Amino acid sequence: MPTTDEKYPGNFIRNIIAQDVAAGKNSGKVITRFPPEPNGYLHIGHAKAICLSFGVAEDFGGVTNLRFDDTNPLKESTEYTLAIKRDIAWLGFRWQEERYASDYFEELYHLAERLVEAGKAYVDSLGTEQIRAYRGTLTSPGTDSPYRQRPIAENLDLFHRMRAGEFAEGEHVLRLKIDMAAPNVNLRDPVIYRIRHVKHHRTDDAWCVYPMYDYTHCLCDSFEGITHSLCDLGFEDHRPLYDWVLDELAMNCHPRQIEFSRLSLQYTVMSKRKIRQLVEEGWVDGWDDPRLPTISGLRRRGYTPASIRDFCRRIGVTKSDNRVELALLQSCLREDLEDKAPRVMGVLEPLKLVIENYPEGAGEVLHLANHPKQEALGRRQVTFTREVYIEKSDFRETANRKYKRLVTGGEVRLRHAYVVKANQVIKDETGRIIEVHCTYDPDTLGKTPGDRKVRGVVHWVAATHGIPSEIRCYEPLFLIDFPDAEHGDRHQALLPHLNEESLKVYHGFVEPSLLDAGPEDRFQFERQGYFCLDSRDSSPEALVFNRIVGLRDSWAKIEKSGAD
RNA sequence: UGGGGUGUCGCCAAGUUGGUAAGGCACAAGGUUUUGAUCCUUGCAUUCGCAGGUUCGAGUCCUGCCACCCCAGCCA
Repeated sequence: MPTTDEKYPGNFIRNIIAQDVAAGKNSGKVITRFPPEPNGYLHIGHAKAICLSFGVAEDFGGVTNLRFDDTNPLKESTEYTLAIKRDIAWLGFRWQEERYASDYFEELYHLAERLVEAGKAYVDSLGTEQIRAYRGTLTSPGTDSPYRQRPIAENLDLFHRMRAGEFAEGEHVLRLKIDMAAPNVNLRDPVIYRIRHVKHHRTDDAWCVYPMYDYTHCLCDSFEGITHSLCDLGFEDHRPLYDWVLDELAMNCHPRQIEFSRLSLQYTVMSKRKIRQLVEEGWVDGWDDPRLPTISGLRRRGYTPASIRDFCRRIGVTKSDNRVELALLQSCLREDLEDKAPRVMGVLEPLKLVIENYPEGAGEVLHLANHPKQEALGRRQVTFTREVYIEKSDFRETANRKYKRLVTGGEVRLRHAYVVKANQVIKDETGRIIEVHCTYDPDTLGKTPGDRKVRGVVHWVAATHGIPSEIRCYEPLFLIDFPDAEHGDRHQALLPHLNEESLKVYHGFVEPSLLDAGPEDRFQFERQGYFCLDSRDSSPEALVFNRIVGLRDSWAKIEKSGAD
């Protein structure tokens, strides 16, 4: 039974399936499938589809098949199947069967022969251009191909010879014989087989005719006993074709196709073509660039599978166009990590603080809680010394009262340690601040001074103990809200909107406990955000961190409003 | 001039057979706080694309408009 959770919207597909189950359709079974084409990496839009198809099957005690839609050998490769499987598994889903459309090529071919024999399909020998011309337009009907009335025996012979490799690419195609005047252009005798003298990543050179999507997909669904075939709105006008093929072939299993709207997420692009362009033209670091909305990019960035699943549930499933704000995704990550991520301290832009009245060479080992509320996360040791780094932005020579951090002559709490007072600013000849000299109040470790109020708390890292680290912070790849919606030149439309500052690299310091960090570990750098080790570039000798997302920052809002 | 869809708060989204607008995100204002984080409290659609109609009563029914999205690959 589907779980009802107040926090998440139900959705119409789940309702339809619940009704089907209640009505005893398919003996009450639910079998779905996720059918990626192995021609690129999965992105968060696919995650939405994955969560839906796998999730709904699971809710009704059913299963989901993973089926690669590999009918176009020109674009597909094994590299992509591997990446896709890895991403789905990482998201936390397990498929029942791993199938390929190419597994069914023989069966598909025989069924096509039956269609020819039944006079429902014919070999057309028109060229690409002519087929297009004969198709008519959106508002005017098409014209029958001169080959449409070819005798069945001739069609069969030609189709056999197509398979036998007797023809060049483009010489003939097999088309369904439906209705060239159909208002739905998909029904104007769609091509279902074309000749391609290329090797397929699985069937190698066994075939030189390859079936097309509209013919293949519905039959594969049927072969596998799929009960509900969920896909995006783009296939809505293909449903009549989906049903036509299954009906004409009198298939026992006739899955129900249900369409829902694709996800579009703020500040990013959600099409394989565009993501591929960014990758291939080198605008990003690869399919797993942390700025990309690909699953592997999000993974490398540090997003958790749970946060992505949560996001997919929160956005719901409808047929309406949607434009989801990035803030929602970020909120899901913060919510997931708030209770789980150990707190540590790291400084992105170091400013040295010299505590003049603290003994030179001395060091105090502090045993700090890894989490303010989760005792189970344990403790760690951090050493406090005479010289520490704080964040450049946490010091100002002068500031108004709204600024709660360190100001010349003022006091601030060094997180988990002492209260210090800034006495003197040391600058270089260009006027740049080199270091700040302070004095500390020895009586403030673990206690608040009784005679005055210290309003600010800043994080720090001991200068002699800090581990130099590269810290990468990311901003959206695009400057505009929804680049996908931009029109114009198909190729160049995106580029003017690229954010050239989407990656900012800092060379800072982190506390030594981070030396033990593993690739899947995520931390909260206090007052900064959530971070993880970069799985590609980090090494024990040279740590590299990715900022997954910053903490909610109300100070930034105040500052931005110019109120400081 | 065709066909298929969608229109409920800034964003996402509930809204079974008409009965008097859930929730999340964002935002705002307070409180707690050795993270300007978290947490807690409060506020945030007299209105459901628009206009008519039916009805005691309509986001939910009818009619007519309007806006936006998708479709003319031998891609999926």
